[in-house]
Amino acid sequence: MRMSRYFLPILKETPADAQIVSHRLMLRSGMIRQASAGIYSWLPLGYRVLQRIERIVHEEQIRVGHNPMLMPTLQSADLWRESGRYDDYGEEMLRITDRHGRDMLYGPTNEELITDIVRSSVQSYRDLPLTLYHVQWKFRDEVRPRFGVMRGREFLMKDGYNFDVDRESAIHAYNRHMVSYLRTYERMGLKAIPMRAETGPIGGDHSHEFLVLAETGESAVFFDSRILDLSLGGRDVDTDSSEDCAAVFEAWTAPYARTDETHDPAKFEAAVPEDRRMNSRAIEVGQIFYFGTKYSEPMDARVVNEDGDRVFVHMGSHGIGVSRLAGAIIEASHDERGIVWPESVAPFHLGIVNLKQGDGDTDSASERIFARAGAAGLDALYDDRNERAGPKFATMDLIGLPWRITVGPRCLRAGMVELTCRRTGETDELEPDAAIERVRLSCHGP
RNA sequence: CGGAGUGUAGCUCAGCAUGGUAGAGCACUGCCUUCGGGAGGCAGGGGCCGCAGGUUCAAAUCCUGCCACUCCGACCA
Repeated sequence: MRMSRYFLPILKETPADAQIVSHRLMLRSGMIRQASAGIYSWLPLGYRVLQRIERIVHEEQIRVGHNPMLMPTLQSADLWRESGRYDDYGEEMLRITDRHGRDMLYGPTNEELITDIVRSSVQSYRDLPLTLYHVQWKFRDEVRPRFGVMRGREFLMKDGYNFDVDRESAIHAYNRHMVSYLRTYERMGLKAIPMRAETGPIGGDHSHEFLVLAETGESAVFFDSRILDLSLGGRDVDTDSSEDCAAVFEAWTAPYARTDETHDPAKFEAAVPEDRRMNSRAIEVGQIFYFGTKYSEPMDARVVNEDGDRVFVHMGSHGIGVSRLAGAIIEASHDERGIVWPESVAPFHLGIVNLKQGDGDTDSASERIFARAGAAGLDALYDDRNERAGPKFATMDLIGLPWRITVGPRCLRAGMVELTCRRTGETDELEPDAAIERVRLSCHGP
């Protein structure tokens, strides 16, 4: 993409309304624009990030055998009356009446809709276990939206639902989700800690939230520092094996880790030596639930089991805040100059800065690098504006692309360009093809 | 939902106490100089001063109502 043709409305000054760093940087870098309280437009740069996050979420869901689909944003109130939540959910649910006077709602979640789909299509335990999910916009009419996309009213969420014949199978689904979520967050460069959670309006008796440590987080968290040492890394977990998933669950839930909602100071002190007791703020980026037959009973979702009995299906639901993750990643990865994107979610892999736009040599060298980068499978943002060096560097730093290739007359005389790593600031002089190859290796591997 | 604020150019803000031709910086347009970390000069363009009433010869400014947005708290898969 050529910057001269890209819509990148960056701001030099910080908008007055933005309180936290991710909100400020998303506005300044032209990723988002507020449409109304808690509702945002995603501008081209932000949309790229959102799509890359969403794609990782999909890949990790599909990897463990879950079925992608898409449910509507608007739902009929009837299903919610059936489950009893139409009255229970409260003011957070945006209720709408259509032209025929029918009660509708903008979905805050999809347990009812998915249960309705499954109960009419699945009659036998032979069709289970089954996990369906989608990534769709949700609306929750928060009393007080704030912090940009971190607590918006309209937000993009991946929500998934598992259906199992009994509790044992559903617990496997629960543990499998924990494995899958841990890997999802790790791919985004985040250290997300599972913490025992309250179940809230979703209900159920078994739930963990995933929290990313950040000063500006809305939750207070208490944990054993040992949990920070855990990492899936390249470990190959067989997610079809309930033993393998349970082992991961055990490993990640053994160290004490709770939010202020479930924190038990006495237990904390008894279980964790003082030098490992940590407390911090954190951002919730996902949650998993097992809630048994909470929805299948009122909605009469049953299957015939091996013994020929009609039994209520056991269910769980699982969510990842896709749009919130864009903010959370920035909270976890930025410096005084701007965003520092992890390669996996960066809007472009690299930026190309032509320091002397209009000069035949730097223009042709920059164009050639831009073309080569594309051929190497890299998304590059080529700053071909007729600007001075200062604004060009400042823009690249602000939008936080992992790599920058600087093409200037000084180095070019020796046939070299500069390759700069956004995270470390390290700069090397290399031949153009070598610079591209290094970026390609870093982003795509050998 | 309680409490506190703010709405003036695309952005950040001044002007409002004491009513009298709507301002600055950045951004934008043109020309010139500059050219490896947010340059400088000159000349321009851009506003229903959130909306609606009221007071007044005269309202961005005073009064009333409404709307929007923000902050603190409560709330929050």
